Order: sequence, then C-alpha cells, then structure tokens
Amino acid sequence: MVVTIKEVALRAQVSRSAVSRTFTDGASVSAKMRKKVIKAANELGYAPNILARSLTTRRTKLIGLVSNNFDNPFFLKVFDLFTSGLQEVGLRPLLLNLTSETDPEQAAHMLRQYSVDGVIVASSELPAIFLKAFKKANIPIVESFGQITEDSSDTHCVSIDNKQCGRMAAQLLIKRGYRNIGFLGGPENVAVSRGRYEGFKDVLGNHPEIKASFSFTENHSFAAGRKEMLRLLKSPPAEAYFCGDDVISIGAISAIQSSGLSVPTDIGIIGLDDIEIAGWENINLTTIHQPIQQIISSTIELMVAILKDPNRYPEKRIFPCYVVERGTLKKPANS
Amino acid sequence: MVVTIKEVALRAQVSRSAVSRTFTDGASVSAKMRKKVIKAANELGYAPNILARSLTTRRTKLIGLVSNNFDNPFFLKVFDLFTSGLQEVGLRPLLLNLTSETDPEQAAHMLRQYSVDGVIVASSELPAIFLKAFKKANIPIVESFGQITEDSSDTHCVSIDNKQCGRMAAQLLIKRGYRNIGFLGGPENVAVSRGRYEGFKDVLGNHPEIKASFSFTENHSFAAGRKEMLRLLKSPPAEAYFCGDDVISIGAISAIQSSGLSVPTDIGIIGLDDIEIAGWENINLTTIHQPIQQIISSTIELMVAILKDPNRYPEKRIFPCYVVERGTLKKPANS
DNA sequence: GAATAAATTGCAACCGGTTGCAAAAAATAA
DNA sequence: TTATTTTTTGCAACCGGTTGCAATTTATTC
Repeated sequence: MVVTIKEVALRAQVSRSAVSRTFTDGASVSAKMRKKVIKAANELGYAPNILARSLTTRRTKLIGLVSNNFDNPFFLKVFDLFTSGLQEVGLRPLLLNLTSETDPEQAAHMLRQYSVDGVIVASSELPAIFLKAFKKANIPIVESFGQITEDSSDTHCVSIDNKQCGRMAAQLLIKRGYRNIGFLGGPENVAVSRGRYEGFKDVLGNHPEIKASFSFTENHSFAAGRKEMLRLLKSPPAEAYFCGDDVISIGAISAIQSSGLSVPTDIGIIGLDDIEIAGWENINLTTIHQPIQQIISSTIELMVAILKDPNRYPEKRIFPCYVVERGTLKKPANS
Repeated sequence: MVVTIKEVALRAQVSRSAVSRTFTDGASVSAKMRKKVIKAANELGYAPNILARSLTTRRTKLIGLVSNNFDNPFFLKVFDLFTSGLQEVGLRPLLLNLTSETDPEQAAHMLRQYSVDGVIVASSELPAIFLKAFKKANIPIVESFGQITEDSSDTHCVSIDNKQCGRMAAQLLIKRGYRNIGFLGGPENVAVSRGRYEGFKDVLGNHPEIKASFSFTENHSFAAGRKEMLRLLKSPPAEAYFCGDDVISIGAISAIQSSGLSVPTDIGIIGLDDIEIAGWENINLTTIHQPIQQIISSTIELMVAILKDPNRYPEKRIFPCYVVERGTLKKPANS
C-alpha cells in the first residue's frame, strides 16, 4: 500500500511533525534529524500526499487549463508549451475541455471542487460568460490568447494586439501593390475576429484609393475557410485576403486552387498564427507570427506571481507580432 | 471564503455527518433531512471538496493522462477526445507531458503524490521504462495507441494491430501494380514502427517478384519525413512508399514535389492515422484510418471498469483499421 | 560553569471531509 | 398500548498531512 507520514515517523523514531517539517521547506529541522528522516523516507519510498497537504496549506499546485480550441493545430503547440512550462515550475495542469454543452457554472464548480490554485484560460473564442463564472468562483485567473476588451479590465490578460495585427496585414497588402483587398475573418461574434477587423478597417481610412471587402467564416477551420472562399469566388474576388488564422488560410488556398486559380499569382493570402504547418514546404504560407512561446511563458510567470500575491493589480501584457514572409503573397517590386 | 460542510451543518441545524450523507449516494438519509440540507447547501453555494473526500474514500477521480506526442496533430484529436470523454464519465484528466528530460521515476512519483485513480498512457512511442515506473507505483494503467508486445502481457492495452497495418499497406501497393515498393517508417527503435515493418515485410515473402526497400525516419515529423525522402531521391526511388504516419507522408510528398516529381504520377504514398489534415483538399492523402474515436471510448470504458475492479484480468483490445482512398496512390486499373 | 538566548522537537488541534457504532426515532408487529 | 424491528441520526475517530505553542535541547555570552 501507499506509505504515509506515520510509517516514516515510526521507522525514523521521530514525531510526525518532524517528518512533515523535513518535507516542507523553510521549516525548522536540524541536520541530523533531516538525515534520519530522509533515510527512512527513502527506504520506504515515501512522498508527501499533496492533496492531504492542501487541506491545511490551501495550495494544490493544480492549475485549471481551460480551452475550447481542441481542433486547431495552433493549440496543440499551446498545450505542449503550457503543460511542459507548468511542470517546470511545479504546477500541474488539470485540463478542462469546454464543449458547446458545458455549463459555465458547472465548470467553475468543478474547478472549485478540485481546489485549483488558479485558472489559465487559453482560448481565442471563449464566451464571456465562462470568465464571469470563474471570477464569481473567486479563483485567480489569467486569460491568454484572448481579445482584450474594456470589460476585461479586472482580469489579467496576456495576448497580442489583434487590432494592430489587422492594421499590419492591411498595410502590408497595400504596400505590396494590391488595390482590392479582402478581410476573411473568423466568426464575426468572436472578439479576436472583431479586433482584427477593426484594425484592418482602420487602415482603409487613410487609403481611399483601396477597395476592400469583408466577410467572416463560421469557425476557425479548414472547411469553413474553404467554404467561404468558394462563395467569394462566385463573384469577382479581391486580389488578396487577410484570413482569420492559418487554418482558414489553408482552406481558402485550397478553394482557390480547386477553382483553377493559383496563389499568389491570382490571389494573395496572408494568415495569422504561424503554426508549424504554415512552414511546411507544400503549404508555405505567408502569415503573421504570434509569439506563442513568449505569451505562454509570460502567462505562467504571471500566474506564479498571482499565486504569491492574489491581490496583484490586474495587468494586460501585449506581445508584438511580425510578418513571416513565405510564398502566398506576391513579392515586393524590387526597385 | 470557501464554504465547508461545517457551515452547512450549522445553517441546516444538523450534524456534519448528515450533510456528508446527503452528498454521498447510497448513504442513509431521510427525505426531509435531505431536503433541509440541500436547501442550506444551495443557499450557501456549497460543494463537497473532492480532495478532502479522497482522503477517506481513496478516490480522487483524477486520471493521469500521459503523453510525449505533443507535436503530432493526430494527438490533438486524441487529447480532445480523451478530455471530453473523461469529463463525461466524471473523471478529470491531469496532463503529464513527458519530454526527453522527464525522469520516469519522478513522473510516477508525481502521479502518486496526486493520488490519481489511474493512468492512461496515450503515446505511440513511450519508452518502456515509463510503463515500468508507473506499474511499480501500483497505479491502474491503460495503454492506448501503443504497440502490443509480449512483455506487455500484464498491461491493459487498447490499440490497433500495427503488423496488420503493415500487411495491409504492402498488399494494397502490390495490388495497385507497384513492383518496387518502399517502407518509410517512423523511428526504428519505436515499437509501433517495428510492428508495421514486420507486417510489411511479411507480405513480401509471398511475393518474390516484388522489390522492396526499407528505411526509417528520426521521428514522426514533417521535417523528418521530408529529409529522409530527399535522401532516398538521391538514388532511384521506389515506385510507392508506405510511410510511418500521415505527417511523415506529407513531409515525403513535399520532398518529392520539391524534386520536380509528382504524386501519385511518379511516386505513390500511403500514410497511416488519417488525421484531419490528410483530408484537406490540397493534401488529399491516401492513408490507413486509425479508429481513434473507438480506441479512446474503449480506453475510457476499460479504465472505468478497472477502477471498479482493480484486479480485472489484463486484456488487449485491438481495433481494425481500414484504407481511406484519396489521391496519393495511382488508381486501380479498371478492367 | 552558570545564565541566557536561539534552535529544535513533540504534543495536540486542525484542515474538510467520511464512516462504524450506538443511541434515538420511526415504523411495524403483537 | 407495548414490544420489536428497521431506519435515521449524531458522536467520535479517522484519512494524511500542517502548525502554534510549550518544552526541551543546543549554542552563545559573560
């Protein structure tokens, strides 16, 4: 069976407190006591039960990792980095996959039942109601990869500036000589889509000579991107599109190619995320890189800091993005 | 603060036991007592602390979900299905991302510290030493997506028959008229690769007229597939290849196309997994479908059964695969 | 070497629950 | 109505740890 503090105490001929103390850092134990206890513990293969400990310390080192993007390759990398990053600082990810059926209250409830120390919401399109439920449950929360809005002023956020990305995309397309550009965003009701949309539109104010069109997909998927692009191709399309993300972009490219047109010769495409697949030679997508590694490191750091000081003033951390030039936009006219 | 059983007992004017009993099914409580308690609990927003409960019940409903395939799109789907599936039966996935630095003993240690009820190992290439460490820790274990070998006779396994897949691939290639076929597997030291290799080779015994060659990649990645195929293209290549998985296949295709050849005209490719990407129109990969949904449902069912009866006799569950014909093999000669 | 200060240790209570057991209450039988 | 059986309830101990406090041991100072 599993060995407890009692057995170790017995074997080392000391009190349970002594054993407990050798396994809590900062506690007062003499060198020889520690040695004696460690010896007995090793012989027995003892490890303190974190869950029992949490009863008094009120720390489980469990972090709820909440997402609803289990179908976007971008998030595979997100989960990879979060799980390994959390492990490195001694925290444990308890995964919560929010499907459309999940009840927000119940999700919050469950996180409380497991006494998670904090929640990381890693999602690009989480209904605001979830955040509210988690906040109501009074669990420290960090939101990453979300859209930063006015009503998130009391939340810690780590993300990119979606509006800025929209601007960057529009500016690049214009600079490349496209005169008729399109915005092909993710779902219209998703906050990040709207952010990018606004940024994209912003730029057009300064460029009355540019013709622009706007549309949105049903979700962030290959199929949705393809479907919407096929629809767009029924009328004369724009010369280049800024797509909601890389997966949508690839869907759009597929549609363009199916229609006998080619990228970038006939239509240019720029995505957003810079997933690994975008770099595959047979995809070779020009896209805006999200600094995923930095966002996740920063999110974890922030979470650790919040656990130390739960009253920490909420902050927004914004990481700049940059364009990764590959092969789906026409080359700059070399002067 | 968080509300405990004590507060509920106080408010409902009953003993703590009574409250506890209304929240454990099967316990003896009268209807009016239950009603009184539920009322107080609701007013206070009480939910039993599962971790405290686990001290006496020895059940945390926590399941360690262990993997080291956080870079393969196939596993995004795996995580999606596991997390949502476990949630549905009231279990919670505690994710463990095994990197190359992870110490097996320590990983097992950590799972014990969190008193996980069981461990699901979802990996195609987990070093056997991990399984040993988990077994030593005496935690119920189900292995899925692994290779079933003789020395796993004491483990519960849910998987496919890799050897059979190898056979299926070889037979299909031969039937399609290829006379010079290649096996381009995942890493040679990975058990699933070896299984597929053996199956592939098996078939050749009955076909002395067929020329075959064999090679292996460094890992299951696009880059590795591409690299190995580029190497193969330096000498005259085979007419068609069975690749270690879909991602390797796509890498190989990319290499072939970079070399000015085309698929399937010059070289045929068949993969294994049937990831979503394989169905993308601009990839359109012919591949062997792994019944991922069935494997995962079955794994979870098996885990639930084991939790009920920890002495359950170990079993192997094998799910048949089938070929999904798309566009990377030449079409059958219509008679 | 004695007096004092500092560090170490064990006791016992507690964290938030569950559960065996006996007492109390309710239901049934006589 | 009383005796007997069954159900419900509370008490108290326990799960595996931590921690405040007082007692003990060790180190320091004079």
